[in-house]
Amino acid sequence: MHTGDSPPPERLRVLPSRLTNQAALTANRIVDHALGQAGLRRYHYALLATLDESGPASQAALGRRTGIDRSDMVATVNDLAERHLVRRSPDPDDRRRNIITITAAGGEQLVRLDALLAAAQDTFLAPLPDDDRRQLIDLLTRLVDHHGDRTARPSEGWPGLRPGT
Amino acid sequence: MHTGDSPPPERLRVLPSRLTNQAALTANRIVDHALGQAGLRRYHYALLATLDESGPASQAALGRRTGIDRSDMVATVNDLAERHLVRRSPDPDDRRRNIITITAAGGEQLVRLDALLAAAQDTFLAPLPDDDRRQLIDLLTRLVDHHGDRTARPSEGWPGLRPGT
DNA sequence: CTCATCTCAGGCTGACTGAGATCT
DNA sequence: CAGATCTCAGTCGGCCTGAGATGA
Repeated sequence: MHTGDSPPPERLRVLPSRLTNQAALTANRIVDHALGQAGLRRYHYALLATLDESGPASQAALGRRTGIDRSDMVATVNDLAERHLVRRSPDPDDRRRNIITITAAGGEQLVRLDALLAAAQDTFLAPLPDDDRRQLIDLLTRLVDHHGDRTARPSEGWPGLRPGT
Repeated sequence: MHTGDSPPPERLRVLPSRLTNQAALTANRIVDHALGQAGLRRYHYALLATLDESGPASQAALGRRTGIDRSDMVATVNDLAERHLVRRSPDPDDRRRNIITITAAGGEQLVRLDALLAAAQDTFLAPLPDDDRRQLIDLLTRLVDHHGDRTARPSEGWPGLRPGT
């Protein structure tokens, strides 16, 4: 397990996509561990936080806001409804829709999750002073915003170098 | 599809772990698409690049260098061996080991992969000028190095806030 | 009719674990 | 004996698709 030996080759070590991925792996491990202490996962937090901040909404709308797929949204709402952290009720104005509402218990749980998550962020960013943390957030935000639509298809006008180039 | 509406709530939007993860998703999508043009994936590239840079090695050593799990390493070597991009031969000095060697065809394929990958990095980092790219690489490197051991267990001295805190 | 919404039933990949056989 | 190496079998979560039922 001591992976201290044999560092990865330079080509991999400085590859931005790989660095980003490694950092994300670390971040996810830390966050999962933190949220796990409350028996929940990232999807659950994203949903609760979105409900708390933007108010009740349909599953489709929540999916758009959180980036959670419609299919996983069903399961996530199921999970949270079972634990009585959210309520699922039909929309009287549009009977296709479920209105998802955060419950009081959900709100309380969210306070705990926020604390767990804040500690996790701090663990993740431990080696960086505040200035650098801001820098990182800024850079990543610009990247994410630029590649905006997560469902963008890699079809039109995308680089990539054809086999015969 | 048009995910342009309903931005994610602020709490999620600026959460470093989530930003990192979103950026990694984007990066992986771009890289997968690029390597896919050669019919290979990230693990394959990591293995070939490591072999090219550090020379023949056992699967365990390669696993340590690339961060690929022992189990996935078996499959990755199988894939590449089938395509004759690497060779698997027993180590005469330690009969538990397989020595993995990159073939001439593997070396040629790697040249192509490097080109595909360079284009992918550029697509990923498109919104950032060179200075910012360096900044980003620096920051991520510090994060990744700090959390060094990918197999580090979240057991010892780890923050996380107990249920009763 | 078209379109949106919710749901179910899956697929696929990457990360990971357990366990057994073999060897040092 | 302990410990490393390779392999197989299988879990799990995240991301994604297709298709059906209902309703706007």
